[in-house]
Amino acid sequence: MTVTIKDVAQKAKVSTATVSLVLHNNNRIPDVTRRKVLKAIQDLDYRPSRIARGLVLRQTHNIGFIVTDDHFLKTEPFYTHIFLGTEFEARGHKYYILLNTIPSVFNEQNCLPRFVTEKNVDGIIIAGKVPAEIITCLEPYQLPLVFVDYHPANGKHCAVLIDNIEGGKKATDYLIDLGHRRIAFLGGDLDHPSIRDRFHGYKLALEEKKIPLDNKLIITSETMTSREAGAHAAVELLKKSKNVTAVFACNDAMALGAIQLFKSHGLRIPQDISIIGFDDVEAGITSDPPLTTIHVPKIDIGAQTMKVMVDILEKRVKKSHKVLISVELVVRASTRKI
Amino acid sequence: MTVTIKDVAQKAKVSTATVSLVLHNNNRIPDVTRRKVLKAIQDLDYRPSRIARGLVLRQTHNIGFIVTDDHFLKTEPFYTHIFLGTEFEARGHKYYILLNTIPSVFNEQNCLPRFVTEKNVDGIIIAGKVPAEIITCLEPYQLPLVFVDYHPANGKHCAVLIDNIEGGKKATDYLIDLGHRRIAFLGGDLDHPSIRDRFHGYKLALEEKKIPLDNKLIITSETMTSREAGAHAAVELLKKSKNVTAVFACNDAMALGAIQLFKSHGLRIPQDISIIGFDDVEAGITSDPPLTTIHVPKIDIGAQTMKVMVDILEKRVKKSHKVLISVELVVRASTRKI
DNA sequence: CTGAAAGCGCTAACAT
DNA sequence: ATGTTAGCGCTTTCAG
Repeated sequence: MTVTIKDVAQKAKVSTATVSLVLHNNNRIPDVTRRKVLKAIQDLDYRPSRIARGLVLRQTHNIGFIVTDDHFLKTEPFYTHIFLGTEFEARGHKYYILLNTIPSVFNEQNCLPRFVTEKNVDGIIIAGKVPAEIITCLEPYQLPLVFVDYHPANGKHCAVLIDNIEGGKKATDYLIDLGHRRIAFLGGDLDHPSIRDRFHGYKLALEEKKIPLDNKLIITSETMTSREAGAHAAVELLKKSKNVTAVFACNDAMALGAIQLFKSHGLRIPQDISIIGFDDVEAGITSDPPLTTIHVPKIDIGAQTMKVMVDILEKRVKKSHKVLISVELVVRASTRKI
Repeated sequence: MTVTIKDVAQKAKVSTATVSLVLHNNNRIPDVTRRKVLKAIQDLDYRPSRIARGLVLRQTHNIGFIVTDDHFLKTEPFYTHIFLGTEFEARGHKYYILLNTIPSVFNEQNCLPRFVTEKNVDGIIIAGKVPAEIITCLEPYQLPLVFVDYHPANGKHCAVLIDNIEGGKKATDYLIDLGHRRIAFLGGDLDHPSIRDRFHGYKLALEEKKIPLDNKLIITSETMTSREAGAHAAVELLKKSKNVTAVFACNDAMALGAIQLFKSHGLRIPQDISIIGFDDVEAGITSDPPLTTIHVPKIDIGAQTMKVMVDILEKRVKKSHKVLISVELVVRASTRKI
């Protein structure tokens, strides 16, 4: 059978309490005893059981990670990378991550992941936009929450956020610097704070350069931000406006979809139309042409998020702490000077 | 505080044993009692604690997922998708997955993931090639193991495997059907069973069509199977052999790397050279040209793997059970008839 | 400085 | 049919 603290105690001829004490070397156990115990531990290759310890300490060393299923699947692997980032960071802090996707529309039935009802996590990371109701459902459990790439309107929660306004502005600035004036914005779901902020950055840049906003250049009727939505938005744009020279798509998926559609209409990228995305997703590297975009450090964001969580758990908290992640322009081949 | 089984018992005026019994409705508790208990449970919104239950039942309802860090990071998100597949399937079976990457070279120090030493998993899924030593380290823990996309030479473990031979053959057959005769193979790490099998499929196809094997067309000197390795293998190929018309790269990453390199040498794909990959990775959809490849159903593979694990855990085992996943040709634009 | 013992929340004999 | 009780492996007062 598996070796327990009792076995160690017996072998070292001390009580289990003593073993436990040296394990958490808070108390100054005399060196002789400590050495005896340590030796027994080593000889037996004893490892404390996380489960048993969890029961008495009421902590699991698990962190829940919640994301809606469509975010995790239908779009580019953006949240997957954030997840991986939390995972890597977690390892260094002796935590494990429990992933749980939830439906993107609220569902009374199985509103909450099992890991919360079963008290199997010490805290929860919420990635991307989630139904507001779930946050309400979560409330009574008193678990530390940290949001990433989204946070609910009342700003009272911890969150690590991308600087989407800066990103939107950088993208648009770059297009303007390239000489473009008729710059379209392809977006979807303006309820989403990220999209809204990217759009805001776009408007800021135009305003700063005194370029008037033109509604014909702004397509925000999509509800998704998928590749398909990008293609669809692109046809809308082509219908509404003839003389676009550049487009800023609110994310790479839409940019890629738009590129595909433009090409199928005989437009060359970037000769006929420049296009810039946002996120810096893998597919943008090998697309034709490779996509100019705003790089978002996804792994790093995940790591930061986990760090905030650990800070909370270990009471080094600044309550409702926020972290803003800044983003960089990555120039590839889908944009050109005119 | 959190509501426990005692609270329920008290409220229903029964003992905790009775509550536990109705919870696992094995015994036929009279309906009156059962209803009383159920009502108390509902009123109190009681949920059993996984931790406490785990302690007595000696099961965690966690499954460990081990993969080497370079598999998980440096290559295309192949194992990420397999991981996701296990995750989705796990949810349906009330399990959670604990992910743990390990170094790809054996490391005496922290040989084993914490989740095994701390007894925090009921079984382990091992994805991709791992150092043989880790399997030895794992042995004493007596945990059910299931391998996915790799398995150690002695065939005594459960495994779900891709039909790489079939895939390699399908890829090569297709190239041959297109009229190609001088077909190169770009590979790396022939120690890896998957690569070896794909190569085997390649040879099988040639043999069947009586096309002699030409060593000048076979590049297997790479140790990695990354995009960079693909580019590097491509220059080797160009050095060794002038009149190649098609290449079968052992995976998409290498194919994509090779394409990039060929293009930089002024070769057009597929006009000058046809290329086919293996895996069907996202980036292949938007690459230039979109990549013809062998589709591997990654999510599904993950799900199958988890199913095998559950079968083992619930004793519906066929010991050392194997599952072979078959693969399909996906024709896109990187190959042409000659 | 160390050991005895209570208890974390739950399950499963064993009694009644 | 239901309750009593002894653990599961660990931590932590509280005595000694």
